[in-house]
Amino acid sequence: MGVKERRERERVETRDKILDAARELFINKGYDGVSMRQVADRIEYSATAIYEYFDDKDALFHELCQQDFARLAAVFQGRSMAADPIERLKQIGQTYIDFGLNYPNHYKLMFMTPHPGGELDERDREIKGNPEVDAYAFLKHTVEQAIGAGAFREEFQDAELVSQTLWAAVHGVISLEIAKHCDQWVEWRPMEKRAQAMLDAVLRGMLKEN
Amino acid sequence: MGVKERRERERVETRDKILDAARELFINKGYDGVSMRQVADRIEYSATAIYEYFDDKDALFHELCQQDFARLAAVFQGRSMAADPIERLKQIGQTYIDFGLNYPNHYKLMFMTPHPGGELDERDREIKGNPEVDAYAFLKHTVEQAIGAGAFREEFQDAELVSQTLWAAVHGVISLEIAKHCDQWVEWRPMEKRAQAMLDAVLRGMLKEN
DNA sequence: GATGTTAAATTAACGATGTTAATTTACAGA
DNA sequence: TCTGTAAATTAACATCGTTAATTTAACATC
Repeated sequence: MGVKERRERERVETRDKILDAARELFINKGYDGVSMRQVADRIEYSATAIYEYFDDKDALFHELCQQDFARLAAVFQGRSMAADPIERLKQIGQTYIDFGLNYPNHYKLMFMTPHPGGELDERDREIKGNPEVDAYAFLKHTVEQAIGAGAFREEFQDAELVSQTLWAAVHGVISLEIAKHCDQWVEWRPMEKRAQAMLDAVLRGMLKEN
Repeated sequence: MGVKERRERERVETRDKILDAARELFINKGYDGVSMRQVADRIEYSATAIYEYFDDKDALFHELCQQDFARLAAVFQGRSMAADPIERLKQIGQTYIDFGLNYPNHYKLMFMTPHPGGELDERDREIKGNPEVDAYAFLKHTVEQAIGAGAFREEFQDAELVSQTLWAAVHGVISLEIAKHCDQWVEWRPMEKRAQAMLDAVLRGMLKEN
């Protein structure tokens, strides 16, 4: 009766091989720079074999994205965070920026590529809102603590709005860097300076003066 | 001898027809959603005819982008701006956000699609830095006035860095909206609130307290 | 008016893409 | 040994960006 189990195990193995090969290619060449045939070549399968495991290229890509979101959450979880919520917000911002710069193609796929954005399935609904596996929830959780400690001005008491603004701020720096950093039109200041200036400005603008 | 002129005129006309058709298609379906054959069909030419006018798909796209940048600059130029530089910065931010929301696909092509980013030609170099036709220069010009008026804190005296930070802030709001607004993962606050919160926060964070 | 020149446009084709359908291979159970 | 089933392959289709060769059409020159 162990045959079914072995088959299932093998299936998962080749599925993972597909995912690993696809990841490395996507990271280096972006979504449109990678073909199903290239992915298949790398694991010495035929291109159509992939369709045994994924509906189409989009589904393969989507699965990788989900894994990457989990990875981002893991990065937050793995880094020791300060006790002071404000300090922790700075750390979160810096960690997020590091992630974007270290994995620009992941980042592009995750946050800069418009998605169809369908309903979330049951596994999604399990993850959503859990700070340990949902990076946005982790941010919001810290914002709630900071608001609870009375750190923010009275206009900024909505944790959801504050989280979305903080997210948008660091996202603006990263995504502009990714999309435009070789653009000769603007004389870009160094990335670290831009990141620091953004974090300083947006946080100070929201916090009560001290 | 008027034959050369008429030929040139006709050439410009069909070139414009190509550009118009390509724009409408690109706006509605994005870069990869449009093929040269579709563009050609729409103006009842063969696909290869386009190559008589543009080197390749990238060049066609690039020309459209340049036109859109000019349009953005014209939007700034057309709107009457307040005398107070700080007030004007708010208006610039709001105008930029309106542009992004009104022309999301233009915006996507201009600011969210990584470009090869080659050298700038002589026409580019003519435009760059002129506030009347270069939107970034217009922003920087206003920032310089605000800094000159002593409105910014001592950490924010670099007009280039301040401009890039302000730009990244509003860009973060818009691009997140475009890429993620149908994402069920986050319970988005209304766009206007997010835009206002960002503008308030980042500006207050840079200005001297009052 | 016939001829040659030139630009503009077309047709045909190449290699590559995502994907589907039909077919083969491998192997477990009877 | 035969059968059924899952996994993988081959062949094919339509479409893509792009190039090369060819035709069309309008002009200039004789």
